[in-house]
Amino acid sequence: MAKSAARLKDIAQQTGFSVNTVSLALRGSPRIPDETRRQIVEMADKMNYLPNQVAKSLVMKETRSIGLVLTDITNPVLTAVAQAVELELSRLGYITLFATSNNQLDLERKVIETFRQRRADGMLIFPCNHRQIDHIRKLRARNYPVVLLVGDPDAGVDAVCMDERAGAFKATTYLIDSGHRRIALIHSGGENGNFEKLDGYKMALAAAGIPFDPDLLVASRGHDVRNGFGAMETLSGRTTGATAVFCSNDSLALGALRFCTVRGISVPRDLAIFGFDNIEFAEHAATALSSVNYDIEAITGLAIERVISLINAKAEWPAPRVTLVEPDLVIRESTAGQWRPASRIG
Amino acid sequence: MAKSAARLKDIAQQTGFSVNTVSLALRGSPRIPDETRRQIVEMADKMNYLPNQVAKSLVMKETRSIGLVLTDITNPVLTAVAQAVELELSRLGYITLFATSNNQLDLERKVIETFRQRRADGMLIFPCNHRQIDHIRKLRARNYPVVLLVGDPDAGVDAVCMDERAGAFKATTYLIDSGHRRIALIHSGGENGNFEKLDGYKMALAAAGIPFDPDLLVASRGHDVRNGFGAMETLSGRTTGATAVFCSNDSLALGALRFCTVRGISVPRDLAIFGFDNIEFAEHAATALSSVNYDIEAITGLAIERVISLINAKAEWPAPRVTLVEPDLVIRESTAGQWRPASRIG
DNA sequence: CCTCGTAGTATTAACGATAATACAGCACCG
DNA sequence: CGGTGCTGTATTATCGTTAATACTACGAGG
Repeated sequence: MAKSAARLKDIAQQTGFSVNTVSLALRGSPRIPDETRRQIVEMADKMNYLPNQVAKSLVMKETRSIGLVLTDITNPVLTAVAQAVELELSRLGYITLFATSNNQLDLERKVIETFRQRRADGMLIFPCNHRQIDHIRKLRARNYPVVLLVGDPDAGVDAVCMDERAGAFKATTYLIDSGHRRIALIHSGGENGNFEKLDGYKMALAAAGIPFDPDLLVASRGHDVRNGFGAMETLSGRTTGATAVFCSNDSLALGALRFCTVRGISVPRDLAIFGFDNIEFAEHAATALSSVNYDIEAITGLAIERVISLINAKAEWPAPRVTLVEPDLVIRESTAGQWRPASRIG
Repeated sequence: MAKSAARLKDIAQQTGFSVNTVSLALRGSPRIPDETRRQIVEMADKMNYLPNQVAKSLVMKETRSIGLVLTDITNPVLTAVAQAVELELSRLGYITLFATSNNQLDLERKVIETFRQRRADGMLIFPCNHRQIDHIRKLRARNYPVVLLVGDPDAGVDAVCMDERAGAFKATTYLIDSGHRRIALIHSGGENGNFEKLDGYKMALAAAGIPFDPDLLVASRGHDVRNGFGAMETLSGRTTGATAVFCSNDSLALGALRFCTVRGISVPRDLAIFGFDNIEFAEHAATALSSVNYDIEAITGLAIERVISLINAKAEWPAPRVTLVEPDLVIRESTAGQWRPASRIG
């Protein structure tokens, strides 16, 4: 903290008015006549006065800060979310407190506690596990404004999130409609109990009367480019006859694409690849990647709106509401054209 | 802010001790006997007490928060910096306040002011312009702990940053040593007065006795993949005989690489490409990219160390110190092999 | 037996702001 | 001419914590 910032008291002493008069003048109270205000404002400028937000927060019982808990900020989607949230909140006069849980439940608990200690007015949370959110439910029970950015409809906590099931369904259906019958799924969500994308994939197959083949399912160890490469390697080692691969995120898809480049598998001729999230690099990959678009602006916008409405809810505390945003597909080169039986991999 | 959090006063009332006794007990003062402490701690747990950091900050005159001003969090380097800073600061018991200046000087001023109002104990700043930092100098003059993450040695403000000149020198020299004589530079830093990389490039040429050719210099409009593609297009439209391209960041290099892919220019056979920053996607590009490594851990670690030492400096306020971290090269496929006169572009 | 130190606890004063209330002085009105 | 209301300002309380100081009881020492 700066050693010796000017306080209201200092301005009061210099101008000869009382602290309260100075405070009122600077806040534009109509009870202070223009001449008095002029003197005070002038002195405040001269002394480089900046109100102490800490003191203000204490008496006003609001910090105008909102905590954002991310699992991992290097994930391009979360980076973009962080950016969008910070931008919108600063527009609304809030500061954003960031913390990353690094996908560890105990760390998540700790950062939430830290935010609570700092009296963040509300929180936006990407829980590291959809199924273990008791500590978050407890927050809500104590009337703390919380909005999840990934959530179950039956979580009992407000949430605004992408309808991953619908996204996976749409993408898989698109591949089916393009003539594919043997569609692999490279999936990373398993460990945290995220089966929405798998569900959507299965539903699309079922809707088209295609039986689900476990051989076409590859569980990647993590969710970055390297894991995508490895998963694609695993897949190509099986005899599956896959003509398309749907990846549960774009980094995995880029890894799969790179594997194809290295092995001379032509995309989309030999293999179509569909990603998820539509990150910036998807568009600019060696072969531009088709992807399920994560509409970050829409989701963060709604989540912020919700958390602020909870903050402003005085007496009547509304029932939790889960908003699902249905994603659109972005079709690019990696899934171009109708697929006709020709070459296959594996 | 949560509607009804337990306060010291509430614990005091429940246990029958005074507020001060409760405070001392919870902070582990030796003056409180074990039995008293036990009762108080028990009650605190039962009431789910969490100290109010706002009140604490007010009286302790420190918020244990540090502001980080970034130009643009979607820049992968800055994302990684944000992550590293947040991680290290949280380890040290600080919270990180983020804000982005979006490369606008007035916004930068505004967010710095916001941090000052919130009494951040110190700030780490990526200034949007190396040359216009008067407002930051003024901060330091008021004994506010600030450390720049990009800086001039003569800025008069503490800074810890990558030696971009040395990095550019090293990369260009590497290309020269690989046999290249016609080395283009795709450069984005111009508008903000960042000429370090250009300088390093020119120094390397001069050291090798190669004359600088302005035709080989392409100023990109921005610094993302699209701009790299465009810049490469511009370059290939000139008759320059370039055999290598050094790009002032990896996104530009990825764009250049993509242009080559599209136009059938083989990398590195027809053209070597060297990037800058060594972002994650550089390694996983269609052709793995050689790059100047930005040692984020080292730089953020030193910067944090410095800002904290400034925070703890009581009376003696040390003279500003600029620390330059010399980067290493990461050589990958995109600059593989010695270059022999064969095909050229342009 | 009276002082003195000390252990345990309480009281009071900060921190820097806002909010509620109080109090002059003056104009207006019946 | 006394009350009433307004205008401009000051006083006081409050937010939840820490820090400095004050008190009380008790045991030890001269």
